[in-house]
Amino acid sequence: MADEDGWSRLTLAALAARLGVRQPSLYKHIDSLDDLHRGVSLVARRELGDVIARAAVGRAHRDALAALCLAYRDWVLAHPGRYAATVRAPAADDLEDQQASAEVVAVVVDVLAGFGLEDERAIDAARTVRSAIHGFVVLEASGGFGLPRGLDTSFAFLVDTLAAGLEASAGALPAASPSGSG
Amino acid sequence: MADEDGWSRLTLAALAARLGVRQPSLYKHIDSLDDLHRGVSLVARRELGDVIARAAVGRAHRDALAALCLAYRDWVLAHPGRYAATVRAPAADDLEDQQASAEVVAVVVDVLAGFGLEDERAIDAARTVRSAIHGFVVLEASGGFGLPRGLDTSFAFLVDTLAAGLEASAGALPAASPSGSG
DNA sequence: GCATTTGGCTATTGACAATAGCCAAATGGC
DNA sequence: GCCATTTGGCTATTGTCAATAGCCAAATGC
Repeated sequence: MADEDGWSRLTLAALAARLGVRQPSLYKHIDSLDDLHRGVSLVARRELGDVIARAAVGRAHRDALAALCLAYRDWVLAHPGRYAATVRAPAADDLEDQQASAEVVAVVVDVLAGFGLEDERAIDAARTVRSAIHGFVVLEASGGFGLPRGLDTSFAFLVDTLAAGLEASAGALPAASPSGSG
Repeated sequence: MADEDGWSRLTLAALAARLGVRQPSLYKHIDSLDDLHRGVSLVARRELGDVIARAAVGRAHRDALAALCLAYRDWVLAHPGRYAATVRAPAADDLEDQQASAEVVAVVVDVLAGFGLEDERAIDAARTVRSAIHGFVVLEASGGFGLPRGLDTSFAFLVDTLAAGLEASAGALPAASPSGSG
């Protein structure tokens, strides 16, 4: 329903109507609207984590990064309402939701290990990758880019730029990088 | 008020209370809540555009890009509510808001000219830069990054990665390459 | 000096989340 | 098989908020 009608139109009244039930009856199954939101975001985070993890299986370096990015965007385009649910951060006391969120990050970190980025640099890099993908799909989903023309190409450019930048960052750093790429 | 209390708490009831006025009285000055939102976003877009344009004055290449990125993030951190207002895309028939939005993009495009990126590549690059910055500040503002620790460093990494990636993209491409990728 | 504009007001409606309290059917131990 | 409990509906009601209708007083301006 979030995907079909939009995340913001997922109201208890509308949900009850769709289920053929009166609105207060929903409270026998959920605690509040926030609880419903939380449930959807939890499911969505897990789905997204699975999708990008699977996309990167058997791949490495730029290939893995590209596969992850494309899978991420494809999933968002297919499930805009679910993705909108993942935007709100998990509550501070919600360990289950926090873990689902952390798993998505963990997949990114694993892929970045192939670039020779580790520890603090890996965190910086993971945040960079996440920011870039997230920013793109949010802008795309909200119509923030003027014309929808050429978005596939632009996203491919973003992925290439990201990969090239990460290789440069990984190579340029002293630390223990054995300057992989030629 | 958006910055102090949060964009979503900018309700007509709360605004009227703050102004010492009854809620319906506001309709003598605005058409609707959406109209109020639109007004705030318009002001915010113009402020942001001015800030990043000024930051890049007298700079070029990576220096200009870095200054733009830092100014962008600083402004968002100082005005979270106003920035939230800019997230919603301008209405299709709202030329004034569209232009304010386009000016922000134009500043980015101008900076990217210094990287040798032009035409379609400049559009791709502008979208990439915008996505990365936007994604980072949105995640930062919403608490999407686990711990707030090291965010300055991570953002600096993002900017460096972006700059390095853009240089590679600009250098690797012979102007009119047909979707070369890599 | 009077007509118009401006900017407030009360009263009311309709959407929505949420709570209280009622009731019937399914469930499960004895 | 009987009865207590649980499950999952329901109506009625409250409070918040956006929005509209219609009223009125003070400021404005020819």
